[in-house]
Amino acid sequence: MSPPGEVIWNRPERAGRGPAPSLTRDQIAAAAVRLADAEGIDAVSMRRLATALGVAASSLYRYVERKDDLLELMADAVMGEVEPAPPGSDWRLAIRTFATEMREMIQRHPWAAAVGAGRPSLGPNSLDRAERLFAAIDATGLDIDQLLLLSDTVGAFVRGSAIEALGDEEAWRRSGRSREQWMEAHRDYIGAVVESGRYPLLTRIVLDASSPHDPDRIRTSFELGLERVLDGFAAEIEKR
Amino acid sequence: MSPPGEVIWNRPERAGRGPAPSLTRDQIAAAAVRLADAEGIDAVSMRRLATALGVAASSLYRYVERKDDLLELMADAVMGEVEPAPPGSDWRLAIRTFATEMREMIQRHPWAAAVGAGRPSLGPNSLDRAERLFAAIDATGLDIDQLLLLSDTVGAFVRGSAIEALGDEEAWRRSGRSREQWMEAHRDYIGAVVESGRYPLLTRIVLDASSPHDPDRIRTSFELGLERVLDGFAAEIEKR
DNA sequence: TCCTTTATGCGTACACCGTTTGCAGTTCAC
DNA sequence: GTGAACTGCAAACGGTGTACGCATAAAGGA
Repeated sequence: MSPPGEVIWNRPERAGRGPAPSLTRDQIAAAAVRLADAEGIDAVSMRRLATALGVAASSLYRYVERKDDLLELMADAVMGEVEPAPPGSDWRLAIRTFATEMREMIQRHPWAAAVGAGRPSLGPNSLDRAERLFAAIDATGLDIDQLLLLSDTVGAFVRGSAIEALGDEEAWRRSGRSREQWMEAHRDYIGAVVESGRYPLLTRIVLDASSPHDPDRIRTSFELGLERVLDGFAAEIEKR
Repeated sequence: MSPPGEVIWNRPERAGRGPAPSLTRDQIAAAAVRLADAEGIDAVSMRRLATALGVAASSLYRYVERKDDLLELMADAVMGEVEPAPPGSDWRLAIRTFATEMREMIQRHPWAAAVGAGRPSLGPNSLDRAERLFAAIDATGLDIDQLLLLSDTVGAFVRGSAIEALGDEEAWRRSGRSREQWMEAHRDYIGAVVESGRYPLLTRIVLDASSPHDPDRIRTSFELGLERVLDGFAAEIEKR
């Protein structure tokens, strides 16, 4: 194995010398993704993953230096699912495609939002998607600073939206209580907040929004918000 | 104590009957915040927090139903640090104040970004700040749907930026290795990525940006991006 | 060909984690 | 004054990430 303290992507999968490893990185990542999808990210422990793969827990450490490396593998694996826009697309279409693909990916793998947080994305799939996004923006003729600003801003919006979209769904999972109990407790509390009269606008929002947690409402809010963000850059771009 | 399965904010701090509790919620939250600031969120275990407070670990469960409730207390406590804009401020100023205050708060308490993720913010401080933000937007005359869209979009941008800003800083903390080792390993890897020639734009960014992780660069990127987001809504707002 | 080198896989152990339970002791309402 | 309600705590349970040492297997150089 390569010297310790290495970035995992810099480490050869197969060492030259000893017996052949019985697993591949892809197998490990895929099994971990399946486990996280089915039972939540907390279910992904080294022991449970090892069991799912039919090996001992300590064996996983031949493939991964720490659990954090495993999470990095997972994050990059699902990044491979986001379909790039056809090359040569209009900048708005390219960014829109990236953003919505990203959103849909996180919807399929809700844990990915939290796992990707506070971790530089350096895996091959992440780098590839980033490069494609840069290319689409570069085609507008923006200089490198503006390019970075646009991609950072869109990235922040997408990440932030994804995390807010997790919202209650993940909260009750963590709470360990039944969904029914959780919802009832929160309904009661929101009711008390509304009746306190101290939050008039919040009250209007709660009462107006027929179903504030309707996934469709969240999606359209994402799409509309994204268009506004793009609007904010359009002036700068279209004047060149 | 109130029936189990309750939202923590709906639970009275002091029960009527027995001996007086020796701690307050504020004391607990403050100690937890101090611990997280000093040693990272992972250092906030029920045992360590209890020790810091001079009580037994199991005693904390008299104040908090589960650790998740403790995190909720922490998230709301630091939310109390974000200073609201003076009432009657221009909408742009109000939103800008909220966003930068939020950003600075998260800079002081980096763990807050992750803790707030995927958790509805229902504590008194969070509700108060949300209400104030709504009020500032409401003053523009936007209808309730647009109001919600704007606040959601700004919220997503702020959250997302905060999380991206954590970036490497938290990554090496988690890695368990020395900062020097971590930085060197990553420098090597980035070098390899650049030299691969497969990522020309990423390469230009790496080479151009004199110090891509300069906190000042991150701050101005945040501020500029925010202005663009506000630009995106300005047309709609100013035409009324 | 053999033998040294270098891997792999695994059993075991360590220190810690969140949480539950039962019990002794304190305080308030009646 | 007495019983109900509450507090604080020690101990325990099942889980976690990870380090270590050993037997075994494959490859490279002699």
